[in-house]
Amino acid sequence: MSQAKAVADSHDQPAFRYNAATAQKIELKWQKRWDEEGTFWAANVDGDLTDGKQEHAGSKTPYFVIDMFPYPSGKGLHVGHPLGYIATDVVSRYHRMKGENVMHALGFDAFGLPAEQFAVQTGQHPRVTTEQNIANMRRQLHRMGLSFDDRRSFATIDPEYMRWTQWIFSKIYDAWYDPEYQRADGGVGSARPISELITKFKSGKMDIPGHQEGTWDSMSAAEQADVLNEYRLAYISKSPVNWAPGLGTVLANEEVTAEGRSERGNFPVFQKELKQWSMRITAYGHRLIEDLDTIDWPDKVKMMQKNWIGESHGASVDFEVKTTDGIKDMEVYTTRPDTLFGATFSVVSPEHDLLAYVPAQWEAGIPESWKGGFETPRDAVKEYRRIAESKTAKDRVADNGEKTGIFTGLYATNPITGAQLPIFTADYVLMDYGTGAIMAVPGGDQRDYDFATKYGLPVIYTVKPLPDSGDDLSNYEGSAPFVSHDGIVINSSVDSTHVGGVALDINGQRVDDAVQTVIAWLEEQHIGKGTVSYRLRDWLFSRQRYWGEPFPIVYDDNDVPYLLPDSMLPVNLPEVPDYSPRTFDPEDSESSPEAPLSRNDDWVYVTLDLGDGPRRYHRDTNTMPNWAGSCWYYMRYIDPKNSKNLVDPAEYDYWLGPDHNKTAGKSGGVDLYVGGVEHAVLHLLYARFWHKVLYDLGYVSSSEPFHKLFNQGYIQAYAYTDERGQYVPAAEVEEVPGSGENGKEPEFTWHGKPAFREFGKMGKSLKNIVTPDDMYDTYGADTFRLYEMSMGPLSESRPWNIRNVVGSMRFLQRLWRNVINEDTGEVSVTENSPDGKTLKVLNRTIAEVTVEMENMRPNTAISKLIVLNNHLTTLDSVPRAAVEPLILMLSPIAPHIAEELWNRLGHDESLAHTPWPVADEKYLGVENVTAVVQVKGKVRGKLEVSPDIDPEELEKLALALPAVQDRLGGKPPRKVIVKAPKIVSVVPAVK
RNA sequence: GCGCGCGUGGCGGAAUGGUAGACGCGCUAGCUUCAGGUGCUAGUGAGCGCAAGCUCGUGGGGGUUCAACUCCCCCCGCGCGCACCA
Repeated sequence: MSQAKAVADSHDQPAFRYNAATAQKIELKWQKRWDEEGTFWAANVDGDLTDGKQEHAGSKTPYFVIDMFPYPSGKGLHVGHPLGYIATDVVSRYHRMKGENVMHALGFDAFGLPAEQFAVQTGQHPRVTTEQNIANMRRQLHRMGLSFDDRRSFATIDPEYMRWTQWIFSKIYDAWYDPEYQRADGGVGSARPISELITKFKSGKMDIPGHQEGTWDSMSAAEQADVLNEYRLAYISKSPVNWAPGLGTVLANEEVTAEGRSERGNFPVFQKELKQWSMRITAYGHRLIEDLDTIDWPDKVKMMQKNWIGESHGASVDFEVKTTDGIKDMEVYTTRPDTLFGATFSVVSPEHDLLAYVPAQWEAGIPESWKGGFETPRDAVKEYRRIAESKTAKDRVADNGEKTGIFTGLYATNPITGAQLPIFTADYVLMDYGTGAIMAVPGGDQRDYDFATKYGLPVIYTVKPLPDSGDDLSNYEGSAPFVSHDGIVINSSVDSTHVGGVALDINGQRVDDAVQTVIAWLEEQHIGKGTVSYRLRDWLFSRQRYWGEPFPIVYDDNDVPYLLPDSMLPVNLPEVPDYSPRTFDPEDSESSPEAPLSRNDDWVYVTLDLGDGPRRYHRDTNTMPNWAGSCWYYMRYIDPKNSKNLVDPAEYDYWLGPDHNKTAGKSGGVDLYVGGVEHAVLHLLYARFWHKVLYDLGYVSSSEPFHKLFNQGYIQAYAYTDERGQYVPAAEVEEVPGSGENGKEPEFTWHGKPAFREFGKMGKSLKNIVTPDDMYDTYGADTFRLYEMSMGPLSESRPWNIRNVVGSMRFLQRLWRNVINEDTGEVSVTENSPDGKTLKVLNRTIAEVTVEMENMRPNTAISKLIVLNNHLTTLDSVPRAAVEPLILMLSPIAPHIAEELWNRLGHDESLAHTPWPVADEKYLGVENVTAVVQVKGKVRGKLEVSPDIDPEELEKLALALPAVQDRLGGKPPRKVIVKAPKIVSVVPAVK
């Protein structure tokens, strides 16, 4: 029998010892009681979810703490999954004891690919398998004693939930972004109802793009729809999208890896021109960055969002290009307009429109390297485009640094110098960033420099290092560009013959000032303007899957889209003969998506009265991505059954509104949101975007969804292989005794044969899975919870080591023994007052543990509770007044044993709402402290002194110590630093 | 390449300028036990020493300070994110 097992085994032990069997009994008992009594119900201000047993919600401070929406996988949980759930449960229980009204609930994110695939494999409807998975997950989590308000649970697949997901879509669809709108919060720019835009078109306050002024009413429905589509926040895009034939669906940029493959399934992704739903998240790019300052998130996640959004400030500049078809404008985007004088050529992306005007013949004298061996520019460009098109987006980056390109035969006029710049096409310029065209400044940009070097293009430096930098332009000339912003502008004035000339290189002007100067000049000349660019692309929002939310959109026979009215929601999924996606050869870029929803004509074709009498329509057959449901679930916990509103506004204000408590501040939102860092730019960006739209449209009162975000680490695990490299069951591997000592690697055996340890994830194929159920059987839920919380800081990843669990079990056993006589089962505490030492330890522990709990450091809280418990163990009899606060402080972490002991100590009520202990100040100011005496920073003596000892007195005592005298060698000290009553630091005289 | 984070006993980790290694695992010895295990008591960074004690010690090197795991600079190693974004 393994040691670990023996601790928990009831065999041959005192009759009333705390062991796995006892734990099992009391855990099930308390879980039942909590359920029956609604112990963890959160009280709404009004309506059905006010909680009759508690004080009215309005009199309590709300505290909203949730985990990231779990996905009910068919595989069940292992011990790594619930780490975050246990952490939020500890926080929830702690806040309840502080007298707060705690919102803690869990729903299920149940649409999505794995559920659909699992259903296809098992031949069952995804709803059936998904609901089974949810039931299993609920069981596993319930057995852990998590303090959720179960009345508030739901799944994204519930028709009532889906109704509101579709409702939000319809509000986003029916809105546009007015960049000039003055918001009530003082900001500028807001989502507004599309009706306001139509009013502006009708009244002539805004021009109708591509149409005559004041002609709105005379335009056809299709024409109007096309115009509005360009403004709607949810719109039909007709641009290249990520198509993964192997998955049979299109994907958002965020779901495509840097290698140009699908995050799920790792299939190749191709750019394909398709009509798809998009969300205009780019309209919110600036606010999504700016408002990061108002929320309490890890810097790392903020940085990842900032990088993903990629806001850059620069200028667009118009270049004229002479073609056989007349003069064409080529707009370039640059972040360094100050280097306009250094532009010696131009590059357009292979997809750029300008390439339609490539001349038929090379001019005389074009270098061979520019031609790429082609007879005509048209052949060269055609072939270059063909190759570029065949590369996936990230193949282009693959050869990292080595730039290819071809001369187009075209020239652009530098608007500031009048110089003729040869235009190249090269795939290092991307069509979907900026304008797809750049002015190349080899003197100031590494990529342009590389390109210029390869094709023999001139290099002009327009910036030189600052005089006091110790750097000089000669260090760069002929070998590198000078890319720094810290520099003085040079070589940047035009001769007087050029119209509207401007000089940037005067008065030692520096780069940042020159940028402003040149932007002002460009705007004055109407040849450019200051602009902002984003790396962020609009969010591709449709998928060709069965298991997702249908769009509340129908089309008439002319394919004009119509939004279904709220009264027609939800649009439920139809039964289809086959709900599996149509997948293709993963490499088949010529294939096109086919939506499973299109397989049921009865569902697709409908006759509806949308206000102008019954007409025939066909439904949109796409479904929404998995992210849709998880974009807004947190607010539904507040009001899960509301059929009139997304969430009742008054309840929203109470739970999530700005300033709803001291934690959330002005941004409002969830007080604590715990989850893995993997959602940093997916879920968390999408949810913030939706939230801001709902905020702009007045449906929610807080500007951010999640005020504080905490990323928990991952639980990792050892896996073992045998000599052939096959995985062997980790549970059966033993460590060779003494092998891991003196710095040597430990050795392992599996059934007597050598085994080799590796470190990584927990997984079936690695044969190292430990499930929560294993833990309940062997130790009980409390030991499991305690162990996970004591392993180390919550934010760090660490290895699961089953061997160590026994320590947590022993702590609970000792606590139990301090209260219960193991042989008789009687309560054994004394009613006598604790002695002075015990009071000191107790009150110091209360003070310290409170701080640890506030800062989410359960690991150090636990170690301090153990110290207190170990102290109580040394006493002849354990005073009630000392052990009761200990039980209360342990209860958030190990709630079942705490409830049981609390109950046996004579309390009838659950301790869940019992006030958290408060330290008595008078025992914190201890009567004696240890003063440390240092000589040259090394501890040489200790003194027991009064805490309010006079510093001079302390100094005298310290200097009198023999160990100090010895080191002073009879000379007076050079310096003595006294920080009474803790430290005396003596500096001896120099020899 | 750029950005961020991390590096402490045999192991998980504690200490954010003031007694390095709290607490736990493991290990050693003793008690309990027919025995193993459990439980209990004590010890456990390394080196020297019978001991008192001394010396060394937080990836490496340098600096600031009376005092550095902690702050600053350089280097090494590991992890994460971004990566032709003009």
